[in-house]
Amino acid sequence: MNNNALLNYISNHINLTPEEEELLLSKVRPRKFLKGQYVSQGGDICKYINFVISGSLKSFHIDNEGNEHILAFAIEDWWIGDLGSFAAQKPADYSIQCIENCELAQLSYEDLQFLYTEIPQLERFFRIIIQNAYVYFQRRIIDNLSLTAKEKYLNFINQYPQFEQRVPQYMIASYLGFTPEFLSKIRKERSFKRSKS
Amino acid sequence: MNNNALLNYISNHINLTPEEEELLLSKVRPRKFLKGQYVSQGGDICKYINFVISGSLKSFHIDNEGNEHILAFAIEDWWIGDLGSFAAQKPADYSIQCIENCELAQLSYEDLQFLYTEIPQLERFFRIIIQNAYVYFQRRIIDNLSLTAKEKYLNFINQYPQFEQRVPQYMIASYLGFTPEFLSKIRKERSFKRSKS
DNA sequence: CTGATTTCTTAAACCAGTTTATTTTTTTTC
DNA sequence: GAAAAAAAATAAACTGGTTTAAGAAATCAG
Repeated sequence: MNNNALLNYISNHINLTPEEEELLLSKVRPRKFLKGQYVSQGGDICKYINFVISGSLKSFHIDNEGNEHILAFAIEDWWIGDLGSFAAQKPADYSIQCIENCELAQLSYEDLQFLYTEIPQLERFFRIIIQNAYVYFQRRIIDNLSLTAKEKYLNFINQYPQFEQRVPQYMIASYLGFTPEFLSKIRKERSFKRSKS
Repeated sequence: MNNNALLNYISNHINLTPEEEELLLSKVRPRKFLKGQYVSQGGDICKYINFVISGSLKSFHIDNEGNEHILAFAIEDWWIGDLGSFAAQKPADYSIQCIENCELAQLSYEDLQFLYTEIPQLERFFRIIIQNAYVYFQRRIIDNLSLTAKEKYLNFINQYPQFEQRVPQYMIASYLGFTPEFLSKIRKERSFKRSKS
């Protein structure tokens, strides 16, 4: 378990002193999860925000009919958590589950509040990464409104080629907002066109 | 034009000294726009982030077929801008246009960078409001994935009753991701049911 | 290696929401 | 306050994606 991945990532956005880095690391909880394990459950308060050192995960919501809708994926160097639940310390709308075995670096709510006061630059750091995530989710809303299912899929595998291998098709369909059956149709059509050219 | 609306709003999240408040106000550019006017245009760099003192606005994207998709509305005490364009100072994906006559408090990119260094607490302030916006957009993605058009509409007018009066139906349809014709159908059905009970 | 489970594919019937076109109502402008 | 323009309603034909159901392929546990 290599926490330097976290420090490395942070150093892309702000510069911490060695003492600050040490303080931060002293609060980070490294933790391993197996494929299929839940990192946090909808309904419970999301106690940790997670930085992914290795592995892949999904956050998802279960609707009234019991259908699962994937909100986000995460792989190495991404963050994942139910930020609404974490920030307000209220029950989560989303669950987080490992798609592969994972190593995570966890930060608890209390520790992060403490760190915000001790290392004010972390406010800047999280302001920037949340800002990036926000811009990305805006883009997703627009894509959902303006693209066909096929365009969404081609966009996705173009933008995140790693995921096609590491994440089952039916999860990609859920993330993109259509059925696995329809994705299968898209893929068939696509492989047919590809084999002709 | 009352800039205290902005200070008031900020004071809900952080406490500034009178000197800090004065410095902040010295950088704020109050500005009036007429209904229909563009505050910023897709393709241009979004130079200002806007706090709404009065009026209402929309941000929207024009897709390849020339269709408009509304990303967000804003009214009094909300912020609006193309944050992706603003933060990276690159051409905007979205345009911002007034639905009603508006009074805005504008902050330029340069001034905000300056203010971040002079008033570090502003990092915290924007971290929190962007975090709230992020959580809200996550919810919108889930609602888009899991609700029917009718549920989206009922949700919307329930959550934002003000908008039903101030914003044309066809814009609400665009925001929710279906056609105005279908919204009309939903509304007819709804008024029929209401008149019977 | 093998049986069990999970994931992916196929295909036909179906439906939620779109498209197109016309009319009515409301708002704006002069 | 009349004419023009913008917004909303109606309705019928249509389509992109869903549903249901069954079989094939891949992965997993012992």
